[in-house]
Amino acid sequence: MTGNERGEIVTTMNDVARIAGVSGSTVSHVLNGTRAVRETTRIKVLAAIESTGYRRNGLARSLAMQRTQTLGLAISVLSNPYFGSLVNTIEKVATTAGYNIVLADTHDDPERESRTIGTLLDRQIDGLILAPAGGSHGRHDTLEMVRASRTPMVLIDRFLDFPCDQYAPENYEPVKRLTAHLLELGHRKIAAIIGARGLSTTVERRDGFYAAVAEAGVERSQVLFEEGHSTAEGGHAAMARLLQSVEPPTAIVSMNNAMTIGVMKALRDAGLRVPRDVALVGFDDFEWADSFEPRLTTMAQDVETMGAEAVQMLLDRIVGSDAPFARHSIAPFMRHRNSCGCAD
Amino acid sequence: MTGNERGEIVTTMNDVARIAGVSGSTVSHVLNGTRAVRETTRIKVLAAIESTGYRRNGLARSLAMQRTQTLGLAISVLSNPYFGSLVNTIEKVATTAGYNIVLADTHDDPERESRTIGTLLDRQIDGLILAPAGGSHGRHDTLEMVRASRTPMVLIDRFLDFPCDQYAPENYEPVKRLTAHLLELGHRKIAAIIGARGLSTTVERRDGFYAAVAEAGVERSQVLFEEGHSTAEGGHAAMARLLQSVEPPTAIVSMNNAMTIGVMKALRDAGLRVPRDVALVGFDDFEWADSFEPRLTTMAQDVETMGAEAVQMLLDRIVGSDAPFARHSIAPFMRHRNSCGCAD
DNA sequence: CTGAAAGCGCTAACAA
DNA sequence: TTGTTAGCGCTTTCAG
Repeated sequence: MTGNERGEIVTTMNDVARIAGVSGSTVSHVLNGTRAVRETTRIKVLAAIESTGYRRNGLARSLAMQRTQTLGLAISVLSNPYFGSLVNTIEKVATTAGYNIVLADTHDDPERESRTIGTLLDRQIDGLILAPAGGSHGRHDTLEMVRASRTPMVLIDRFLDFPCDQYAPENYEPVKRLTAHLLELGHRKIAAIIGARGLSTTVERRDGFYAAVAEAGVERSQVLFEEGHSTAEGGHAAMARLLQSVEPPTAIVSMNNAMTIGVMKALRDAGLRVPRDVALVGFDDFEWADSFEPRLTTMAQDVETMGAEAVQMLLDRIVGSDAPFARHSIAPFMRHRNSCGCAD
Repeated sequence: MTGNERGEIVTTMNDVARIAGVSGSTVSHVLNGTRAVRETTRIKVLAAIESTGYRRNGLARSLAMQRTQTLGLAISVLSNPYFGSLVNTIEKVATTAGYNIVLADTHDDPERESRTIGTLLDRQIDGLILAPAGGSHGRHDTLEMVRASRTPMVLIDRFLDFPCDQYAPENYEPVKRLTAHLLELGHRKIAAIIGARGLSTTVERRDGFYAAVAEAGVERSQVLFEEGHSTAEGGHAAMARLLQSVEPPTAIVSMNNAMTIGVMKALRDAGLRVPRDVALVGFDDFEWADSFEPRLTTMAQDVETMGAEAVQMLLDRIVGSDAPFARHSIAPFMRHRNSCGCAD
């Protein structure tokens, strides 16, 4: 609904058409460049549009075209430490390809995930990027729902046992390497702070930790672990519990970004210094990690690559790619600094 | 398009109606609860929906209802350090009220802002939350466009001279207070690292800085300032330039989050320690600021409040509030730690 | 308590 | 080169 300078109310393409003295279909074709139009009438149409300030109704367009040029992005905002850069790259690639992003927060809860993705599907998104919620225990109702709607989908951040494209970081090897580093430095009383249950990520990182410990021949009884639920508060509590042990650990592996913050806070609350009193390494990097003390030794994920490639894969599916589904692992890289106890 | 177990293709409400042996309008009313329906026919309809896995087409619904239940959120992802928590609270409030969020990145560029908001309007969003791009030099084409579309809008993060609702942090007083603190500690050779040009934020923070300096009776010649363009790289470069001065500053006020990171990095690159060699205070807080050294003394913005109230205001406008436009200042609070040079 | 039918504003096949 | 017209799938008035 737009008024022009003569006070008329111009709402639709047909209004523009009438003013330009042509048919609605001609206006449509001018706007979309979908068929040849005589230059003089093109001018007339453009003039009418210009003078009325007409904007086309994308809803009607989408309904008619069966295409919305919209991608759904469903992710747990809170539990994803990389939320910002992830959204940033995804938005960038999507925009370049002419797509908009509708955001939805799964809150890492299967029930909310299902509801929220339901509304995305109702909105007729052309494709979906999903960081699946944990805790669904093998039932994939949400994913089945997406499949039933025939909406192209790619999973990010966590692998799931479901036939679709998936992009997630490698976890096992990197954590094993991180842990081995602590072991090589002589630590034996070592602890892992693991993430939320039900995430493939959590399992793989925990397994990497135990693999390193086993290879080093450390007795299982020396090894501790606590659940940090993938949040800063959880990490804080987990570390606090570890400090209650009769023989607290001398080295910690924190399995994600948020928990690492919590762990540091708990350590500081207890008056302990890193790495002097306790060594600490963590999965996920921080932009500021090089500038503040302790400078954390981490495994940095390449979220940018993950996000960009996931969108690209999705766009390919949308235009009809029928390549077999693939799981892509993105390899993190180690940022060796001083929180592990190594000199600068 | 959904297939049921008998292999039929069920697409529309009318398909469901046919299967249930009722009219399309009845199905609609069952789905929306918009008129009384005999219980037995309600059951029939629900059964038909259930058995076919029918989902309604929200696009068609929106077109018919002239309402999309969608809010646009346009913001510069990169230049907003609080992007994550802002999106998080906005999404939360919006979802609770039954709205979805479509995201757009302005890249802090008037031209891109205009394009991107154009597509949001075309999509018939019910309302818009916008962090206006800087550098538009008094021309408000984008805002005029939004107004012409009669789409309710609220501005966040930065005030603009335009008649609409606005929420932004207080800048002048808080920066003045931050600067005064440094002055009280005896610093005279003091420098400000200011943000991107064209932002009201930048101007107000700079003015707060100068006001404090003036009140303390410090000669203007003692005072330095550099532009950090609101980014980490910019802050890094600005600090590096400052260190080239014949007489480098002994205290720094960094005007945002990202620049503070850059400043710290530059200081570290130069082998300088905070606060031993240089005192540093910054606008914007960090979640981890309490756990790493130096622990930054900052002015923490209350983005949560800003986001939540902005959405609420927008929702009010959508349902027709005609209260006069208002500008709301959100007061930051000081986090006094040790980077300013004060003991713990 | 229910159905028929007229839109919502656009696209695209078909005809001219 | 252009116009007519039949949808896209839903909501909602108006009749019954």
